[in-house]
Amino acid sequence: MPELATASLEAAAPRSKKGAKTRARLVRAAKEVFERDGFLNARISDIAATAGLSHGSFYHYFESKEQVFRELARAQESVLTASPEDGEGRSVSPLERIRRANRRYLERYRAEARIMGVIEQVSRYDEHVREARAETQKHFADRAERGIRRLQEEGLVDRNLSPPIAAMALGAMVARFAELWLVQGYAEYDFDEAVDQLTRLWCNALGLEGA
Amino acid sequence: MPELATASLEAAAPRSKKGAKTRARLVRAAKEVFERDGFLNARISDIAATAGLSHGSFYHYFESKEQVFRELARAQESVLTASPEDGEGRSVSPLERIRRANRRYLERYRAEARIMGVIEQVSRYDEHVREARAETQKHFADRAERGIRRLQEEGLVDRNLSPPIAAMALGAMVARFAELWLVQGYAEYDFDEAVDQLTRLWCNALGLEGA
Amino acid sequence: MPELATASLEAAAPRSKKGAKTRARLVRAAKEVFERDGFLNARISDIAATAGLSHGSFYHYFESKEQVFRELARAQESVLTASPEDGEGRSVSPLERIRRANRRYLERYRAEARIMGVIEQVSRYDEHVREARAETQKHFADRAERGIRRLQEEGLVDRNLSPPIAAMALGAMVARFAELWLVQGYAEYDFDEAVDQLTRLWCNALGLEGA
Amino acid sequence: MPELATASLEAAAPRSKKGAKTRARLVRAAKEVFERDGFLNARISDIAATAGLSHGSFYHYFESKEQVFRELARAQESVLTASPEDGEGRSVSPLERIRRANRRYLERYRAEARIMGVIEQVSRYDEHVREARAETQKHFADRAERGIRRLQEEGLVDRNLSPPIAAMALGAMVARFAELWLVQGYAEYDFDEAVDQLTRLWCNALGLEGA
DNA sequence: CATGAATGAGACTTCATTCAT
DNA sequence: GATGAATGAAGTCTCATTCAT
Repeated sequence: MPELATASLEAAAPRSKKGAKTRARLVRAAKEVFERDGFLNARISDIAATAGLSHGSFYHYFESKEQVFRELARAQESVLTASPEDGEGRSVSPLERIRRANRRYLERYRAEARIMGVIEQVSRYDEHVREARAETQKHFADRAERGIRRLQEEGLVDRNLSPPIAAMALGAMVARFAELWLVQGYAEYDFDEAVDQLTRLWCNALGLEGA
Repeated sequence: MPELATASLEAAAPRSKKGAKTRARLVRAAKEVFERDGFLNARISDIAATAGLSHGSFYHYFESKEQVFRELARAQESVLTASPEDGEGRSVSPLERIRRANRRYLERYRAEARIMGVIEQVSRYDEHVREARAETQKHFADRAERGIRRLQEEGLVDRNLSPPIAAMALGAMVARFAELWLVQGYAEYDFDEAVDQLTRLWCNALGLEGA
Repeated sequence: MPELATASLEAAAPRSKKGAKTRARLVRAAKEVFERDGFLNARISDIAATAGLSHGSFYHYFESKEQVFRELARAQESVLTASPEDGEGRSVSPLERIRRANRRYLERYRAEARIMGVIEQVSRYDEHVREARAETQKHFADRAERGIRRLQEEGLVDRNLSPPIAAMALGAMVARFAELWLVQGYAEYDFDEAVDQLTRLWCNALGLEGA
Repeated sequence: MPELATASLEAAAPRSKKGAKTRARLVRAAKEVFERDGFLNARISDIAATAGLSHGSFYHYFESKEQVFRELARAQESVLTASPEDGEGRSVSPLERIRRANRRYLERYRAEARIMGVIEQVSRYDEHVREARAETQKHFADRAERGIRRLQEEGLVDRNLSPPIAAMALGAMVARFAELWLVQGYAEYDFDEAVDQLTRLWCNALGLEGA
């Protein structure tokens, strides 16, 4: 999906190898500048200059600052939702699965905290970016929802919970916790403890037996 | 607290009655314009015009768009954290207290969803507004933290939870849930069910006995 | 009509006396710059500078180069179609009336040849200006048409002529003659002779008896 | 004459057959784009793309947008002034000759009204195109002038007319009539009637005996 | 207090044109 | 011959903010 969705929003793809390289350089430069200056203060000419190009060249590859940013944001969201490199151990307990998912999310979010902060920012006034952000939320919520349903059927989870609401709320918890902690510097936590506590809250919230 | 913090940031207070009225009119107009256009697209001249003033007059009362907005944001956050009008029933169960707090927050957030959305937006690039937003988060987290500690001491709550982390995470859950639902239109939920589910998750998460 | 039509297309009128003066200064400056540089090469900042203003000020009064130009063009067309200062002699022969109209048109066109040239230019790619130009053509054509009809009824003019076509064609003749001669420098003519010849052609064309 | 003038302004002629074809394709594409977008809005890359070329290739054949346009304009003017395909009947009356010339001009103008409109436009700010346009005017005026002189000598035409002025004015009449009618949509006329009326006016204007 | 005229920083964007491949 | 990447001049326009009246 990312590939397709992405393609449809991209500017005309470069037609030569050199062009492809330049374009990639621009995207990299854009990330750097956005991380440093935020979206609003980022100037197209800075991006171009950082990529070693004249500002006019930027417009060969992108129509606007918004457009590069959207591409960047989508790529970044894909990073968050990518499958784990190490194949998921087969027979892992629900608790363990939840812990790993939380850890992975927080690790990845932390590794890109800077740009994630900018994405959170832009998602509040750019429809496309908001959607990209919502996709990610939805990605995790959907997975969690399926898990909750299954566990409810197995009688391992509180049957009074609405799977969609619970899934969305718990996803929201982790997402906002990550932003407050890793972007906004609301407080300092030990990484492992944060993973541990969020996982414990999550499992408790579901009433997960034996957690 | 709001009063003090507010005072220190306000522009010279108007001296005459007429001035005070005009100032209030400007704040009201600002809210209207911000709700309609968002922070970035709002223009000072629109605010002034909406208040029935020339744009030059705006500067008698405020130094900048940021400043009015900050004042507005602080006022709005105060609304969220204000004590309940109906004095809290004395002997209310923890669960009931949690439910009421959640309901109150969501009700108030929903009533001002429009401007809350703008506040969420601005809080991502204006330090002052971010802090105001964080204050609110902290207000609820502190209260929750005290509650958790007390209940842990009473043995009614999971002792493995870190009170500050749990409090902050659960507050984050409700806050982000509210934004996704009421501002970003992520999904539609029945209001009472939402309150119910969030409360249930919250209590479960704490391992609140008998919830 | 000019007043109304004009008003509807103008930018917000200035609200103070000073503003009105400044606006007038801008229009005058615009005319000067357009005459010197043509429409395409005229720069807004030149106009503003010529009026002794910063370029930003231009935008208080006009939305664009097009807009000032339209106003200018309409004013100029009004000059062409204005009634004669000296009340038309009562009992003037048709021939004499035609001669006077032609002379007046050519005198006025010549006095403003420079800007008329720019109007001819712009009328080829700005709808509004084209219409203003067409209004003038129509103004004269309508008057001529009425004259032709009357004279046909009196048997003084060729009955085989279609009044609207003849009126429009003869008006076109004078208009284009003026542009070729006075703007484009197609050839040099003695002014009185030009008036005389055009009048003669016009009257002959109508088959005006005793001309 | 057109051939020579044209040659002197053309870019280096293509040397290979393929090149000649490509060049022709570009000219055709240019006409299409100019007709669609007007001169100012036409972009070289659109012209190249329409011709199935990269925009860089345009510069193998032409130096600028102006240059292609000039070539196009000259070609188009040649079409207007080309001799009639059907050899002129020998012994045709003056009236008949005038009628045929008018009809031919209007037919040809109408067939290419779109591009003629653009030529009228460009002739107001490109010296070369203005000259090309003037050539055409002159072509017809010269011919008319000779005719008038001859007829004056034969006593068939008003002796008070100045041949050059009359010729130029009548040519202007037809030319501007054509533009107003066929390009600017000033009014709708029946084609035959238009020819008839213009011819009648023309002949009357000259005082052509027996017309 | 109120007005609205004036300022000018600050970016954006377009595209004709060049040139290495 | 053809391609398309790269350049950069040139102007446009917006608005927050100041200030004389």
